[in-house]
Formats: sequence, structure tokens, C-alpha cells
Amino acid sequence: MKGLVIDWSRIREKWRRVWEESHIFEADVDLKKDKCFLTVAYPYPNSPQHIGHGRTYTLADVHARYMRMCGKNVLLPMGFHYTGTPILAMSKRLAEGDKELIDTFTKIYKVPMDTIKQFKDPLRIARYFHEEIKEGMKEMGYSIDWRREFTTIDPQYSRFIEWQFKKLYEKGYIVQGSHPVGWCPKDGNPVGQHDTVGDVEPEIGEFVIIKFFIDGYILPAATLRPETVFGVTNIWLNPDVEYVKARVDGEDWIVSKECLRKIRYLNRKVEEIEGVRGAELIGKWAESPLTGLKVPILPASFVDPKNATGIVMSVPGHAPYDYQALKDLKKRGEELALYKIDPELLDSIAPISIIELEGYSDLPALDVIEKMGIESQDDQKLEEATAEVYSREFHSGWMKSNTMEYVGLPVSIAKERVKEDLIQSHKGDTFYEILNRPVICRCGTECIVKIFENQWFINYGDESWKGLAEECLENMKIVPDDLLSEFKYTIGWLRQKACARKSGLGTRLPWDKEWIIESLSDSVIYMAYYTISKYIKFHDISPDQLTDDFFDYVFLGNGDSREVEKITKIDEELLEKIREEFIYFYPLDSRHSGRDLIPNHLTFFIFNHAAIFPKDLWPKQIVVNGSVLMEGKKMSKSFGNIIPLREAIRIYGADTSRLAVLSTAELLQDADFSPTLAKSLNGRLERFYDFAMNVINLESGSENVEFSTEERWLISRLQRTIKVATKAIDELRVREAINYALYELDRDLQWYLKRSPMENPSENEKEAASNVLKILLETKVRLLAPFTPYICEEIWEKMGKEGLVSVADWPTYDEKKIDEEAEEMEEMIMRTLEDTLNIIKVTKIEPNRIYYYTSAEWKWEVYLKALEVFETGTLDIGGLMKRLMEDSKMKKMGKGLYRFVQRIYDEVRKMPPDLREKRLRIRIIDELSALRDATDFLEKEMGAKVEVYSEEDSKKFDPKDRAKLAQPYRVAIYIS
RNA sequence: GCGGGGGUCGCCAAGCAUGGUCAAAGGCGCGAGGCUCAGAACCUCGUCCCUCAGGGGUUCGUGGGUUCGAAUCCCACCCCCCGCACCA
Repeated sequence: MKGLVIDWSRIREKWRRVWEESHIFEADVDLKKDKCFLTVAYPYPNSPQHIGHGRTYTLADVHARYMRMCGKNVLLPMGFHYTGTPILAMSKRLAEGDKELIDTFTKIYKVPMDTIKQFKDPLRIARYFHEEIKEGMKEMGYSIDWRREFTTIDPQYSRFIEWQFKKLYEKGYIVQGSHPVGWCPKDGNPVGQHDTVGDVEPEIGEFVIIKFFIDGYILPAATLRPETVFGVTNIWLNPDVEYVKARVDGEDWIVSKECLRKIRYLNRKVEEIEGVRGAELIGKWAESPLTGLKVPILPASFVDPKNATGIVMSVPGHAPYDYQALKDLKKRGEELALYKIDPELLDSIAPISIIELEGYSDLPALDVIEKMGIESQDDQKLEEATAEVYSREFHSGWMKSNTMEYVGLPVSIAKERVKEDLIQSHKGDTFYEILNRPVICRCGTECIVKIFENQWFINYGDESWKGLAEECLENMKIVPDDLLSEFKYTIGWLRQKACARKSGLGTRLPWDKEWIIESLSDSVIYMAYYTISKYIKFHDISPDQLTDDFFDYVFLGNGDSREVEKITKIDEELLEKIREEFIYFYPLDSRHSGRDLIPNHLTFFIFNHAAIFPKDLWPKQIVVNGSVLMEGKKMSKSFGNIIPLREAIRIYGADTSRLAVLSTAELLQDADFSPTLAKSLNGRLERFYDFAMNVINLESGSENVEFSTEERWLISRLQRTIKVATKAIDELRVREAINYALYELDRDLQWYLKRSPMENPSENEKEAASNVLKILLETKVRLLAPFTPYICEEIWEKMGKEGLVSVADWPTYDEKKIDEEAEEMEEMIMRTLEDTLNIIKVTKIEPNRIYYYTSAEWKWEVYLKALEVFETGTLDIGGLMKRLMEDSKMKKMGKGLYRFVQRIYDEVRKMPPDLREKRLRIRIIDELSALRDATDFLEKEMGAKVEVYSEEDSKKFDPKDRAKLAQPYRVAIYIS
């Protein structure tokens, strides 16, 4: 066989056209057939898809193709998710000439510059990548019903989303409230990760403000640890910073200038009164609102005016920064003098211990400072020290007796209580701040926190709704099922989710038109829309015909078709047909997606279905897969190792690419793509094609040719392959399925080809080989068809088969073709060969002649008897002997019997029950003739003459007295 | 911290639910041979250590335990990855 190079792209284009023209992937209602409705998360068209996306889609397609071959009426549709903000943001950046992004577009995505120029219109971006992705999907051979395609900004789709939201609203699942977001004050927009320099996600944290009093003003110290207020010894201000006095919600506050600017965005009424330098306040005394204790205000350079209020309370016992700053200050006499602070006062300030923490002294802050060898307040290690103390105290600390009513509480609880109580009594407040400050917007402005008022939320925290979601999940299959607990956890933990924003593409909230429904919320029940989109397109149904009555009727079966016709002007008959189609395909049989969508989309999908649809229409299954790595590394723009799907198809071919993303890892694991792997898979497919062509060219044998052991063995093995491959693919363990269909089967084939060499075969042998190879090929093509559809169609056609392999019957396991005896015989020969080679290797003998001796008949009897005995339980060796001796024939064997039993005892005892039963069924195999038949083969393999005797043969040649070592299934060997 | 996944013979990766056929599949890499003028591709064999008769020894993150027997079950510990939201 020589490696002819296959023209993959020719084959691809050919079959793609055939599939399209034959409409085999278009599914309509067919009441005679079981349906199977599969969907994959539709793509967001802001970039071409890469092989990572390809994995999820390919998996779904394999599933669809497999189900189709099993006789199901399979619907696999596809849509495009235009909704959201990233496309908008991209468009803006491109318009501004963002070099980095333009590079990505030209170098990685290979978009022509002329096209990029049009991308200042965001829709152009979406349309462009929409087509790009769709083309890739077609090239990959996905068996999609394209008639149902839509985008999420189609006005008809918007009607559908409006309906969804009204339903949620009616049920009380939509609530309004306020909520903090990262914000760019210059752009006047919320900022997400993709809006910031370096793609940093702004982390919003909640500080607690504690209102200290000073000369009729409030000094709002901001802290993440309100419970430590009982350990305050002083207040820190930065003497070099501009502070301001201002009226904040009717109170007089002193805060940093920067704080005043930010605090407006937190929806407070602010009026500036006058500026005041930090230095002016140093040395004054402030009163703690909870304890009434007066503490001095001291200078500290580490106080950052940009962080929260610019005022810090000092808790040296439990905050390493504070401890160190105090220590430093004591050494700076001239600075103290400058602010007229009595050094004795400083000496009198002692850290207060308020938290008990096992493994630490009264002052954990001090412990950690000493442990880390920190010497000054500018030491970077202070960050780490703070984190340690915070974390340890939060999780394992207890409030001490000097903490008023919080005594004995764990710190984590006390923290919440103190905060609540402070706010309740107006002695405190909250203040949102960006924790990973500074986060810079792409426009160059530092981001801040803004509180969005009247934000709309979907209330996934609603307990009764959670109950429904849990019920839905319980009746669902999660594949792989390890992930069930992750879903459960997510359902339990979901709270309110902001569901609308002020910018982006999408549908407006029907009752509050300034809000646009956010993209994770408009993509949770759209699978239902596929069942109607076909009609909307074919019958030109306009958006205003799609009233709530329409959806109520089609999706919920509410109302009467005649009434709905009057309202919508859609024919009653058509309405009924649409309803019928929905009811036919729903519920969804399987939803495919990457595992990153579990904590959001997939769980929302469950929630929303549970909220809107009746129980019998709830989805039945979710399949989750891992991602694709590129030579062990994560694919990312910055590594420059993203392979666009279409490029992979061009270089490696569609079938190969499909295999590459599916065959290297089991479902949940990350798959690893590499060019070497793709090359090797490609070679595998080419050899398969070669093999197929050779088999096709063989003349068929007559139908009743007799099969010898090798053929019966191969057919038997084939059955087993069908069985395990089918089970694997049934459970979506595609890697395993591919392994069997592609590799295991090939190994069997190799063995068979070796065993029945084509040199000078008899007519019967030739015909038998031809027939068995044709059976193998026909099966293998079908086993591989879901995975590598193009090459399989090509071979199927060349085989002269009717119809397309895409809709051929999946091979079925035929138990009648299992031939256990043939299996055991072949295995005996394999073992014999292997053992012989092993001996040759170890002894380094160059063999002239090899002698085999098969077991005496009495050994078989003993062997089978032993198997029988162990069928019912275990026995020690003595017990076994006793049982055997019950047979008078055995007694005569004497010592030889005992030695033989000794040798087989362990083997028989440890033998897996399957094998034991199998051998009991087979009883005795004729090793002598099996080996004699295989003599030619064995001689060729070992390059030596082979002679086979029975142990009982009196004329045997046995100079080393080996024959007595023979055992059933294990012949004795002598090599000379 | 919470939740999830994972640590297997150079690398990737099966196996672990149902303990014994597990020195442990497969792929890649590597080595030898074949084919070639040569190379690539391809095919065959080998690839933990020892071994002149099919054998033995030590392995599956670490340490214990259960068992006649553990990669597989139990306990403790160490390490790595992912998610924790308004973003698709």
C-alpha cells in the first residue's frame, strides 16, 4: 500500500454540497419518528471561532449524527448572539484606531483592512463574523438545520424576549434596586474587563465608614474591618493631603478631596464648604462613636487620599500597618514637635487586644511583623502581613471581653453585626471602593464606583423559584455527572442578577424602555424559538403579529387558536402547526456547552425554563465539555497561539480537526491540540482510506464461504467493538468511542492480516478474507461516520452503498456472532507467540526449531473442575485437592496432579468471573490443531521451524522434558 | 475562604464507580530493524529495573489504615488548575 494523498478539500466541498442539496439535516415534524432536539450555545460573533469553540460544536454534532443514525428525527439548529456590549466596545476602539486591536484583527483574524474600516458600525462586525463562523461550521460538516437560523437582534426575536420578561415580571421574579458598578466618569459608562487597560476586571469592595466626631464635624474613617473599632487607639491622617469640610446628606463631614468627588457617584448629596490641610487636624482628638473613647489624630504618610475617605482608624493590635506606623512615629521627634504632639502621649498609646486567635499572642499584628522581619511602614511585606492577620482572624478569631455586646462571637459574625449596628444607629455607613485600584479605563481615566439606582434584577434568590430549579435539575441528566454538585451549588448560591443595562445591543425592557435586556438574560429559553423561527421566516410573520397571545398559545397552549388568529392575523391552521412543531420538538433533549457556562448561562437556563414552561417541557439533559489547549498552553491572544477553526480546516482538514478536538481527552478534561497530533490523525485517516480502497477492490467471495478461526475471531471482536463503542458514545464518552472505532479495531485488523497472509491463499481463503474485510469496513465506516463524516461518505459511496452514510443505520451488536472459542484460540496463539518471543529475548537463543506441547486431556479435566469449584466460592489448595480426589481417575495421577494443581491454583483463584464462566462454557479447545494450523504463521513470525505435539504423544521430540509443563491455555515450549 | 476538577512509568493521557486478567490502554517522543541512493513518510519491534526458558523486583502526589490482595476502598496531609457574577 502506498500513501496516496487525499484531496480533503475536494471531498469536503463535494459532500457539503450533497448534504445541502439533499436536505437531510433539515428536521420537520414527523410523528412516526422519535425526535431528538439538541442545541449548543450559539456563538457571539465578535471574533472568528477557534478550535476551542470547535470542540463544543463538534461534540454536539457527533451527538446529533449518532442519534440520527440511530433512527431519531434529529434537530440541531443554530443562531447568533448579537446582544451585548463587547461588539460595541470593539467597534469604538477600532474607530479610534486602537493599534492592539487592529493588529489582532489583521494578524490573527486575517480580516482585510478595507473591511475593518467598515467596522465603525458595530453591526458590520457582527455580520462579518457571523458569516465567518457560519462558513466554518459548514466546513466542519456540522449537521445543522440552517433554515431556523436567527440573530438575537431580529425584531421578531425581541418580541419573544419581551414575552419572556413579561412572564418573569408577572411571576414576581423581576425586582428593582440599587447596585454598585465600576464606572468611568469621563465616558459615563459602566466598565467591564474589556473596557480597561490591561483587561482588568474592577473589583468592587464595601468599606464600612465609622463616624468619629471632631469639633462638630464627622471624621468618617473607612475600614474593611469594622469589628476592630474596639481596638482603636488613634486616627491617621496624611498631613500633606488636602481635605475638605462638606455637607454630606445633611451632615458635616471631613474627607479627602478625592473622596468628595467620588462620593457623589455613590448618590449622596454633597456640598463643599471649605478646604482644610491634613496638617491642621493633626494633634486634635476624635471621639469613637461606639465607645465614646477619645483618641488623638496622628500623622501617617501611608494614608492614601484616593482610597475611600482618606481617613483611617488605627488598630495597632490587629493591623500591622498601624502597629508599624506608631512605632515609626515614636522615633521621629522633630515631626512630633512640628505638630506639637507630646512624646509622652505617644508612649502612652498601647495596642489594645480585642481578638483572641489561637497560635498567636494577644497582638497578632506584632507577631506577624516580627515573623516577617518588617522594619518600617514602607515595607512591601506589610501587605502580606495584613492579609495574613485579616484572614486568620476572620476565620478563626473570637471577640474578647472588651468588645461590648459582641463578646464571644466569631470575628466573621461580629464583623457583620458591628456593621449593621453602626448603620442602624447612624454611627456608620458603607462606602464602595475599587479594591484593585487603580483600574484605568481605556480612555485613560481612573475608574470609580457608581451606584446604579433603579437597576433591574432577575431574582434568582427567590426561594420558591429555587425550588423549581432544583426540581428541574433533579429530573435532568448532567453529563458528565460529576458536575451535578456544581449545578446544585450554583442554584443555591445565586442571588439577584442585574438583567438590564443602559447600553449595548439587545431588546428593551418592555415596561421600562430606557433599559436594554442584558445578554445573559436573553439567551436562556431561546431553544424554544428554533421551533418557530422557521415559520416566521417562511411565512413572513412580522414582529407586531407576535403578540403575547401568540407566544402564550404556541408555548404554553393558552388561549384558543381562533382567537389568536384574530389578534395576530396569523392563520389558525398555521398557528396550530407552529404549536404542533413546538410540542413535537420540546422538551429539549440535550444542551451542549463549555463548562465555563455552568455558574451562569446553564444555570439560568434551568431557572428560566422552570419558571416559564410546564414541567413536561423542562429540558432533559446538559452536556458539558472542557476547553482546548494548544500544545499544553491556554490559547490566548497574548500568547498568539489561537488557531482559528477555518485555518485548522485548511491545514489539517475538517475530519482531522474534528478528531483532534475530540480524541485527546475525555469530556470534562481539557483537550490538547498540537500539529503533530493532527498530522498523526491525518495519517491515520489516509491509511483508513487506503485500506478501504483496497478492500473495495477485492472481489467479493460467495456468500456461503466458510470462515476459519481467524475470520470468526475478527467478526467476534468486531461485535465487541460495536458494543463498547456504542455504549461509550451513548454516554458521550467520545474519546473512548473513537479509540475503539479507530485504534482498537485497527489492532484487530492488523492481527488478522498477519494471521492470514495473502501469499498463495486458497480460493476459499481468498473469498473468506474478502468477505470478512468487507464486513469490517462497512461497520467501521459507520462507526466513524459521526466523527469523520466526510471521509466516511466518500468511502460509503465508493463501496457502492445506497444513500448517505450520514443517515445509514448505526451498526448493531449481534450476540450470535460472538465466538468465544475462536477468541480463546486466537488469544492462545497470541500468548504462545508472545511467550516464545520473550524466551528468545531473555535467553538470546537464535532458534532453529521451536517445539510446542499441548496439555494432556486429564489436565483439562482438572482445570475445568477447578474452574467449577471456584465458581461457587474459594477453597484453599488442600480443599481443592480433596475435591478433585473425589474422582477416582484423579487419584491415579498422584504427584503429577498435585504439582499441576499447585501451578494453576493461583491463576484459577484470581481469574475474573467473566473469563472463568467463558472457559467453562467453551470446555476444551483443540489447541493441537489450532497451533498446527498456525504453524506457517508462527514460523514466519519467528523465523524458525515449528513443531507441535500433544503432551501425551509418545512419539514427541522432547529432549528437555518440557512437555509436562503444559497447561490448558498455556502450551509448553522448547526452543533449540 | 467557598465550590468544583486534578496529581499515573520522558511528555500528553486512560484506568479508579463494580479491588484480583495492572508493569498499568492509547498517542507523542525516543531507540533498533525494514523500506529507500539518501532522507521524509510508512511498517515492525522495543521503551521502569534485573534476568541465558515464558520469571522476579520496585512503581500510580505523601503518610497511615482496611484486605489473602489496592492505582482502585477509608483517614490525614501536601501540591496544581478553574469559578465566585452583572461579563460574553
